[in-house]
Amino acid sequence: MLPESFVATNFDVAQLRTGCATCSLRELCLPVGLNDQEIEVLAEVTAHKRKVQRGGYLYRAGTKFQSLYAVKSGFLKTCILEEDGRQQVTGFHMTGELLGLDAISTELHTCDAIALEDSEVCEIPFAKLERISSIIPSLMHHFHKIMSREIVRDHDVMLLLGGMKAEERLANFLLNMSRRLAIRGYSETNFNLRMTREEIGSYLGLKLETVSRAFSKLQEEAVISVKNKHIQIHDLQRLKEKMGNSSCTT
Amino acid sequence: MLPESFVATNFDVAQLRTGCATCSLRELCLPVGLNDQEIEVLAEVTAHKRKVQRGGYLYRAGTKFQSLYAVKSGFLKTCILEEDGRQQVTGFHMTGELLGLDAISTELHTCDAIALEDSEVCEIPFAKLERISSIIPSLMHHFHKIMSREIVRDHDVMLLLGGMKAEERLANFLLNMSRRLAIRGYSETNFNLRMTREEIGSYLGLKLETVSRAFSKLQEEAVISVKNKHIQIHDLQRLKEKMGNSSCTT
DNA sequence: CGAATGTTTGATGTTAGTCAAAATATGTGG
DNA sequence: CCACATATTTTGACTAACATCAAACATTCG
Repeated sequence: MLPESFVATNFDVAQLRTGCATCSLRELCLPVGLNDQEIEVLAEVTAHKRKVQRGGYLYRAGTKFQSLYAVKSGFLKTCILEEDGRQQVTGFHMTGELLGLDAISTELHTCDAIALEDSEVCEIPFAKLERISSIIPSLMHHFHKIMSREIVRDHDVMLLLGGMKAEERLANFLLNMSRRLAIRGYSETNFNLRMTREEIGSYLGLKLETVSRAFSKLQEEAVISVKNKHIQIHDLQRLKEKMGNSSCTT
Repeated sequence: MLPESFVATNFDVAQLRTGCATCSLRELCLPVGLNDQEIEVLAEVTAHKRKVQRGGYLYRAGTKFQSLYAVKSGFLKTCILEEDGRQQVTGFHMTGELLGLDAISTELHTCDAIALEDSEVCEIPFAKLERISSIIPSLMHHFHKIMSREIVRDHDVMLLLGGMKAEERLANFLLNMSRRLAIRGYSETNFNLRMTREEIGSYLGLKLETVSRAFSKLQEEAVISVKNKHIQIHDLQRLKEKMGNSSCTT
């Protein structure tokens, strides 16, 4: 059976030619809220597509920043390699999401972006995007919203890392995946994870063994089924309850 | 004396006239990289000043977003109040820093902003800022850099919360304070903290007792002196060494 | 001054990390 | 397609780090 994402991974030639206007991600990605004419202008900027094989780098920390990338298909992680050799995952990225926002400030990428499955991205030269933003206020505004949303997301992760227990972190993570998949038209209760336990742990501030144990615990409680990377959520409600009650035990 | 609220709704005529152009924060704040003429335009947007007493709210979570705020003087924290009543500090903010970026995405403030000492801010109506950004590309670009820098900062905190031990977190925190104070012309080795142990702990994902113990440990080792909220750093180098070596022990 | 708030320190408990080994899955070349 | 090598996952036993509880002490502010 084909993995879930293959459905989204295929693009057709017509789409390549017409750009954003006919892209299935139009409602998720940068063009949100633009009218047809504005999208035409935007499409000129995003003409360049790039494929990244599973395990390949979209960009590397320390390299010069020139473009943002919108995920067209596939799945990527961003991570920071620390001096001591360990890497910390700072995010997982699905279709329609924008990568590279962190690099605007220094004009150097601050992290590595690595494909966790064969992926395709639209390259968006940032200088061009800014130029067009001056002309299309709604594009500028939407871009600001996207950056802001990234900040909110990071705050949510900070909350998670700062105060939650292992099981709560994992519940959060699973529900986050579930919601994002649902938005993209996939099942919210039945999906394949693209990352290893170690990568999940790195993202959640846990060791891989702890992640594994938390999975096992949720499975014992019949909230989810775990079969290696395949997750089935049996009781969405109960999973949600596990999410928020960090110190409600007192 | 006039009530605070009266002062806050009125603007200082002299200040209005000179605006950003003569503000001592010109090199730290939004006007970075603008020429005199551009600053004139920007100043029209930032005319409105507001004072916030110690303990007072600049804005509250859930209220409508209309303006960003640049800290003109004082010191604030931003924090999220969770359902269970506990609050998590998401940031501490010094002069020249911009608050409210997280609210752009939903047009609602996602956190409370509370003054930790009597503070003054410049109100920057966001719609006006965007309008002017269209006209002044360098302003738009600088604003993007500021948002991006916020994302990088959050990633740094995620790294800290995800992988570091208590003492490392505190060393990071102190050096961060030190650096930011130094940029503003204050001593980098000798300063007063404005927040409680509990607030530090909340920000660092630690309990206040753990923060206190970490302070004591650093003091025993003669790296710093702690006298209540006053910090003196004796050995900046050694403090820096404590910062980065999370799992180098192996 | 006295009450309230904040800080330090000690004793004990809990959680997640570490180390280790077995089990399972994935990928490769024949 | 199989067999092997490699990578990933699970589970158990033990340990380290931090949280919790508690009490004493210090500071702040009306």
